[in-house]
Order: sequence, then C-alpha cells, then structure tokens
Amino acid sequence: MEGHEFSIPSTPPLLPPLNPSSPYLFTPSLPSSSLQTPLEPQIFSDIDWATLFSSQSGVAETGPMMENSCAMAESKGEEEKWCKESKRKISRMKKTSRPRFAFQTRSVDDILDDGYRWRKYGQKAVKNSTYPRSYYRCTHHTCNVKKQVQRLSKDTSIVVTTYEGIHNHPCEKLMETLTPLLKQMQFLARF
DNA sequence: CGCCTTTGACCGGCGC
DNA sequence: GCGCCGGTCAAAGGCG
Repeated sequence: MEGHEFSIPSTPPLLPPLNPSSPYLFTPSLPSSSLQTPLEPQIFSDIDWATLFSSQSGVAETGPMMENSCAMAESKGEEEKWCKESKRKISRMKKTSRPRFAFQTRSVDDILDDGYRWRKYGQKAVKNSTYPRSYYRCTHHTCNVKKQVQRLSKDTSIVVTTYEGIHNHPCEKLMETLTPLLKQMQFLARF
C-alpha cells in the first residue's frame, strides 16, 4: 500500500492506525515542519462536516468548525443555505449518542487498511459532492462499528473517513501479529 | 461455498 | 401531504 498522509481538522482520532506497513501521518499531533509534505488542516465546503463532526463524546468540536465552514461558502446565499442545512443535520445527529470521529487522508486508495475487516453495505451520491459516499460495517458479529468514506470533490487526492462507534473486539490483524509473540513469551516465561 | 461488492428500492426525518 | 435527502436493506452476481 502507498503512504498516507492524515490531516485532522480539530482533534486526533481515538484509534491510531494499526498497520505498521502503512506509514500514516497525523498532522495535528506533529509540527508541520516535521512532515515531508505538510498538509494543513483545511475546511471544505463540499464535505458534510455537520454529519462528520456531530459528536457528543467530545471527540470533535462542531462550533468553530461550522463557523469556519460557513465562511468558506462561495456566495452569501449559498452560505446561508449551507449553514441552515448543516444546523439541521447537527440537531438530527445529536439524537444519536454514538462516538464519531473523522479525519482526512491524502491517498489514492479510498479504503484504508486500519486492521479491521469491513463489509460495504451501501453507496450514495451526496449533495455538494462529486464523489459518492460509501458505507461500511465492521464484519465482527458482535461489533456494530460503521464507517463512511468520501473523496473530496475540491481536492480529489483527499479522502475523508468517518468512524462511528467503538470496536468491542481486538483488531484481527494486530492479533495475528501479536499471537505468535505472546505464545513465545508464555513459553519463555516457564523457565 | 463463503464472503464480498454493487445497486436499486425502501424508509424515516425534516422543511415547506 | 409532498418532495428531498441521507442512511440502510437485500437480491444478485463476482471472486478466490
């Protein structure tokens, strides 16, 4: 897989990338000078930030984000219309209490290898975006975590991934890596 | 055969 | 009540 560059507009995600073969970079946690190609946090009016950042868990802040996003609208009319729609979505999403976080990825691949297994259950064309939004569910039978993946129409190299919920099981790929090590440690511990 | 993606249909919330 | 929109379902088909 190719290298990915992450940019999180407000706060870092709860779960770090788990696949060591994928050198993900999180810009907010690193000084921009330390990156080879810094990706400044940006607000895109064509992404549905209201949906992406409507979290009650405090993972993401909606207030300043929404103000900035509204300011990015091209015309006054568009701005009012867009803000109105976003506020409606926020009020709708506040009814759900599942933790959510979103982050941007600069990548040619829409799907990130985050170590978990996902099944795609839908794809929809969304308003204000050229690219469709894809819906995925964690394949673990007891896990109800979902994620949405959408490419920005303004910057086609950037993919926005939104996670909803918290996995209630270990990461399969991480366990695959750790299990032999743990067995070896248990074996050695007997001496 | 099991697991996955694709895709049109369907549903519920919301504004007018 | 109607239409729009985002999210989900489920049948069909592909692939290893």
